[in-house]
Amino acid sequence: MCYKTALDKKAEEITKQTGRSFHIPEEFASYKHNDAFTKPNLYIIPQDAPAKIYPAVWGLVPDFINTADSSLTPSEYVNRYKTFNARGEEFFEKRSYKSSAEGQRCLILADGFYEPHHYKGKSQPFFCYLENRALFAFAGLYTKLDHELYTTTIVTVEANKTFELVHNNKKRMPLVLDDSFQEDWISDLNTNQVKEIVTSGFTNSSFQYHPVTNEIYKNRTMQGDKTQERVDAFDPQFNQGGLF
DNA sequence: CCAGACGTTGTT
DNA sequence: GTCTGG
DNA sequence: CCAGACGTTGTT
DNA sequence: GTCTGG
Repeated sequence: MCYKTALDKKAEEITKQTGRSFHIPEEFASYKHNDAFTKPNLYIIPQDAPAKIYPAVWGLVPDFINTADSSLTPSEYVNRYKTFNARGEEFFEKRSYKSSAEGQRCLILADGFYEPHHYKGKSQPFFCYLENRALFAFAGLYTKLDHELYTTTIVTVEANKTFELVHNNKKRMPLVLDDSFQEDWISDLNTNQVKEIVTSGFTNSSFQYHPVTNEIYKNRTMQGDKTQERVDAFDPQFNQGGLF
């Protein structure tokens, strides 16, 4: 993935911790399980309006698609190209991401995400979160279409030691920014400075994780506590004495 | 040069 | 709009 | 980018 | 080897 995320916090708490209020307070609803294929909103702090938190459709639509002569509508574009994640190593070379990487970066607020763990030909989702379910920020890119309609994508990088155990197939992970890099990410930077954060900006806080129900694979809009509750792991390495 | 693409990783 | 593929 | 071309003119 | 065509 990262194609599933969580932001299970009250608006007041998010405002208190980020120092930002919601641009459309009545629109925000917290969620425990948010699947990219349902094209939900994520909540972002964009570089061009960093004083507030805005809803942004998950699935980045480049500016050049939002024009009269484009052969694709924004919706068709996302369905076809699945721009839910942008590879940090390559986004400056990708037509869909280049201009966003250069000047339309954002923080994407979350307090959890899901990664698939493969064992004996099966996949089981693992819920990943910080100690005390702390709020964090993914590095993101965005575009702004008409009328403050934002679209966004989560930056991914090669998995670290922790996440290559969890996401043992593709060995990727979302770029969770260390607190010390959050404001930098949404400030004016040159290409090398952006690449430096992609390379070394991953959080120093340690992630926790545990297996959760496979029902979230069948039901993409599933909500409720069950989406995050620990279940038995298919892979016995994750069942020994509740180490995880 | 021009036509066509423009993306990443899921999950059965 | 800009890059890639043929 | 790669595959394929890569040339000129008479003459019965 | 280098240019052209697609």
